[in-house]
Amino acid sequence: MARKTGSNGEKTRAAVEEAAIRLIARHGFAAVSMRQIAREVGVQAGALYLYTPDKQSLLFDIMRGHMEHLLASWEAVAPDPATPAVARLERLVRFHIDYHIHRPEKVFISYMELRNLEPDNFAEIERLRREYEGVLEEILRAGATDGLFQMEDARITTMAMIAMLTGVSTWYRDSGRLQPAAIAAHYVDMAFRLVGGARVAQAAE
Amino acid sequence: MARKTGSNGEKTRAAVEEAAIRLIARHGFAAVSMRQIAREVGVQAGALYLYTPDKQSLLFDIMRGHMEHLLASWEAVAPDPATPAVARLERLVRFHIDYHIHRPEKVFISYMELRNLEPDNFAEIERLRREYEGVLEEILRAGATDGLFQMEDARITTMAMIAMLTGVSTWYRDSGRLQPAAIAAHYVDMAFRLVGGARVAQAAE
DNA sequence: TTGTCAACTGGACGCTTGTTCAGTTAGTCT
DNA sequence: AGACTAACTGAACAAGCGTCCAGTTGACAA
Repeated sequence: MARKTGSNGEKTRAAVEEAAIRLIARHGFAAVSMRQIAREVGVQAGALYLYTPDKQSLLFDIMRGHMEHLLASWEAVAPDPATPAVARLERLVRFHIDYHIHRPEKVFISYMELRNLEPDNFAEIERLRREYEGVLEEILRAGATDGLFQMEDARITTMAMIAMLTGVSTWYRDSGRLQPAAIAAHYVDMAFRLVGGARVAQAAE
Repeated sequence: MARKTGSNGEKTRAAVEEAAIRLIARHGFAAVSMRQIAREVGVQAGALYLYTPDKQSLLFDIMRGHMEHLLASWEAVAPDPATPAVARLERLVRFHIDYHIHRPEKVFISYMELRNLEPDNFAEIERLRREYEGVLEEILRAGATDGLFQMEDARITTMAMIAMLTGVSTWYRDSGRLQPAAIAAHYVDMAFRLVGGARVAQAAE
């Protein structure tokens, strides 16, 4: 046997990425072999090298893709910078919760597998991560400057809030007690508590 | 060569655990080999099996030890259950931050390597983790019942607070801007904000 | 219908993996 | 001094690893 009937490069490429994401999220990058990924796709291990130069790139591409898509998605819904910090924070929190709830595997990988990245790749992902943290920190500082928020330390509040928000992906289950919208509402409430800011009256979701 | 001069079982046992913790925290369980650990200890790979039945037990013992020590340490400093929830929460937050700042590697391992545990071992660690979460949740619910705290959802607030507090170990560095005591104070402040509770006047640390 | 190329196989490469074990040496007890 | 045991070596085991590549087959254009 060689080429399969009805085979198509783009389909296989997508299948490889999906299989890699699922397996790495479940077992961890180092614990997953190229042969396992290939078996999941329904192909021999050698065929994977038509789509990735090596195993490391497979991981890096997943993580970079995730971070870049996260940032681009935020850009697409981010309010004008002139918007009051209160509204911008609410938007960011809703965006973050929604995004993380719907991509648990990629989120998981992107912060569990950092140490399996080679130095250059690690630096790139860290840069993207810091860029995203910067978005939140800028909003918090702007709100503090305008007297909308009262925080003791903007940097620590940023780190605490990121950890709090991202944590949703560790416990959220589709079959759980609460719907995503309700969860987002709770996190918005908690985010405003953290910054000591009053939420302006707004249409409930 | 065989037995080394001045060799001693208990010393080697401790060295094996330390090396395992350091290496697993740095590279991940699956990425670390028994030979690497042995090299770090200054011994051949076979010698490790005098101290652990297999690689899996090495990981499980580290994680179980960590969780049991965490719970025991809390028991040792936990206030009487009759104490008002405000004081109990402050004590728990200070304890948690202090504990996590001083054991970054074990903390890291204990929630990064869950998926590398075999099912039975995983269940045991999960049980201990839930027991610890239960400590916080009980305090929050007690505070809500007594009208000291105002939360929309005690369960979500518990998860959010755990994530927020544990996150300290991802960014804390000994050489950082803030001292552990100052960091703990900030987290205490943020914890009280999250539960909507006023902190009673108390001696600053 | 033939030729070209994309898609894939199957087997091989040298290495590393976790684990076992017979043998060897250092410390300790009598 | 001799016996015993704790501590460890060094080599071996089968299995699996990431990666490569010559060869084979299906799809499609000329």
